[in-house]
Amino acid sequence: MSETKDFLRTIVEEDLKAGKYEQVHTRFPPEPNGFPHIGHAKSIVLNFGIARDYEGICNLRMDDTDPTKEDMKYVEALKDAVKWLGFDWGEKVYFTSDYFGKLYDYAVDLIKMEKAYVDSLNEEEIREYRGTVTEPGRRSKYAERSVEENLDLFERMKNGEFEEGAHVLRAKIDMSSPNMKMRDPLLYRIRHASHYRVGEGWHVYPMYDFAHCLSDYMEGITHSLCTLEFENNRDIYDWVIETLGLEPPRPYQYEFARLNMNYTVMSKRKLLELVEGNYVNGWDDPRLPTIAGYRRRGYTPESIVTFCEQIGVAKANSTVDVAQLEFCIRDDLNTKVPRVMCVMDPLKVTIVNYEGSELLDASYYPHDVPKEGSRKLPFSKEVYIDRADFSENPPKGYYRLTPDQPVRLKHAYIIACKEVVKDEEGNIVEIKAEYFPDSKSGSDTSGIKVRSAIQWVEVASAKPVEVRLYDRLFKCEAPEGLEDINPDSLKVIKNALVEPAVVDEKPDVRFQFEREGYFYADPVDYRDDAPVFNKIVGLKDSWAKKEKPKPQNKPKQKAQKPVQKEGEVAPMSAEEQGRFDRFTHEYKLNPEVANTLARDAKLADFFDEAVAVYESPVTIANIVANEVAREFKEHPDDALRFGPKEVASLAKMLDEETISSKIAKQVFEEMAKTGKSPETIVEEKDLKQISDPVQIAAVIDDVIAKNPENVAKYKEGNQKLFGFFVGQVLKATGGKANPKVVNDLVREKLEA
RNA sequence: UCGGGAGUAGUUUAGUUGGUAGAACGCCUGGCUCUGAACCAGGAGGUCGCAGGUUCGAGUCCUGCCUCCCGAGCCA
Repeated sequence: MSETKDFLRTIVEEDLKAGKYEQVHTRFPPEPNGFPHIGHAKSIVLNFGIARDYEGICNLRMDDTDPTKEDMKYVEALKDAVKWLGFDWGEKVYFTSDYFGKLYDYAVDLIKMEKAYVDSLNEEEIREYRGTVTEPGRRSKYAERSVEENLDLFERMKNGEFEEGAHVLRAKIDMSSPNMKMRDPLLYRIRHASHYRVGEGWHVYPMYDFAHCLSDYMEGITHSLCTLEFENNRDIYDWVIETLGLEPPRPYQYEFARLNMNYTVMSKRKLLELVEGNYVNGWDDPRLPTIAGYRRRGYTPESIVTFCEQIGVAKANSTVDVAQLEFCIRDDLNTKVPRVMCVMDPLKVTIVNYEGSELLDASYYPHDVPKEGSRKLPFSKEVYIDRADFSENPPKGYYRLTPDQPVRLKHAYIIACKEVVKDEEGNIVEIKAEYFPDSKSGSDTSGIKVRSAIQWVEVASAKPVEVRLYDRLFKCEAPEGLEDINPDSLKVIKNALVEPAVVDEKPDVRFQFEREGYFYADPVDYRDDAPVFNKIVGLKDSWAKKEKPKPQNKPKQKAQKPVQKEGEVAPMSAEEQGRFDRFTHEYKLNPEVANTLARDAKLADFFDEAVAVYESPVTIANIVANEVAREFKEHPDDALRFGPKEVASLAKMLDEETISSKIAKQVFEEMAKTGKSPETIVEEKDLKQISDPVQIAAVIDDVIAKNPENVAKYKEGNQKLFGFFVGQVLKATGGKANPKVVNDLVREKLEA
């Protein structure tokens, strides 16, 4: 269960609590027309996760209504992805194509209800007739066809009697709807194509908007979760279900933001471009954000699931930092995989004072990982260390081997550099070193303190391996296209050297190569005689950060107030202006409130009527412009359960200080809900204001006594806590205490 | 231009009758360490898109505005 509830889980929980459904039923409905990526993972984790959290069901459904795009290989890839992530779709995989028969029957029903018609306009005409976002469309003359004719035409469409494009079936909704999607949306189109599953039988195929809602309904889906771009389609979703008069319970659609991540691309088109242009090596290239790519790279399903849970679900478009994903995989692997040593860029070290050889005990796990396991590490006179771990002229703060600074060979001895051997060109080719016999790991009595312990391999026993170092596929955060590809996204090291246990013992398929990162035995290319390891992710490296400080984010010029353009406010009509003048002059209303009232005839009338009952224009105006306005807004179609008269008496109580403004809001809400008069509500709930200082003081004393830390903090200068105390006192009195009195007394007592 | 959505630390987000703006990642310090990792402790970082209004008190309520996303496929 995720730590904080997202808005969808909140909805599910409320629906369940309200008894709207017996059990939650979600679905993950991809179209099998491409390889799933981490964005799909978000949807999978969401849908299956909700089912799991609320003991419901989640279907896996292939939304395969376009015969020209879909393929069985994608179905398999999708199934693999879901399974790999650890979710179970139960008995069977669902296919929209299994519903073609039923869907057809529903379409016939719609025709019989005169809610659908066969349109014979061509594609261009349909577009033209649809209008634009600002102009209404107009209906095709074919919309007037009789039910019989429509039925006949539709059946013949199905039977393949017409050319593609000759006719379509459309819903008869509203060609002037402000929502373009509702301008008689297409329900069926003719396609003389072979469907990858159902074959040749059909010549008409349902559109998404018709098939999806009905598939959801037929499967008993309760919450149909999709991405934001379908917001406009929700109206059709509801229209189809309502028009068909389907028996409840019915599904409802909710939308959430799809996943975006920096330094990568997620769109099908761009991914395809990368694969087909051979910028990467296939759909499972470890640099790709595809499930297959992450899998091949060595990411664990657990880390992906955790990531999806961490980023949450909301409706704001956003781009997640890939660092969050990297954290998840490091965090997961840290407690799971054995540590071994690998030297990427070997530099020979000869330990001049060491003779013979020995096998050293070396644990696979560091002290803080509660796992057992170790191997024998061969050690002798000649070893390799990484070039980066020796420096002849070390920068400040360098911890590793230098001519003056000894270093420990991890699990072995401390060595000190005695001589640097170079070739004619001055390149370092070998280090001659001495070791300290009493510094052996585990029984060190040398007393020598070193800053660092570095990885190494013994020359005689080291095994060559290929290591593939993967970096971000794109060099910028928001890549647009191929031009943003990072030329160094893959670096292959053909002859890295690992300690023998890695390939002889094979304690795991994933390792941490100490001080380098996490690596995975490539599932495709790895062979015993030619091992290949993929870099999953590097270790955090604060030294590298210090060494190569990023190109300083330009001297942040404190984003000097982005002077916001003020938009134009619509001018008032003569009538509105007249009201405005009357309100400001006659009633002395504040111009802001007068403006709100004047521009809304309903509010203005309401206000006038209330003032006629009780002449306190300012108080009434405030209530009308704020509270009443909200009621109108929230219930645009319903009649209000209260009228100007009630508002007038509420204003009266406020003016006479019978109740506080805080309580007035409460009374108003109750009034709006039940229609009772304010007097009755105040009477029934005993909401009269408490202004007696003695009574209030007692409450304050109590609050102060109960919150000594906050009192101290306040006295130290945390002014913001003042509101806390006032709030506590008000809470204790059920909101009835006179806030002005409370404020004065709290200040007095706290300052005392 | 019309309709629908969305704006809270660098990033992703929580914020439930208006009452101390929290978390995770990232960043910075320090400690510990036979991984410059992990771990532990601490810190910086927020004009809650902007401007008004209501209120003793607004991220939360009201009004106006700004910015971004989606929408005129016989794709999904």
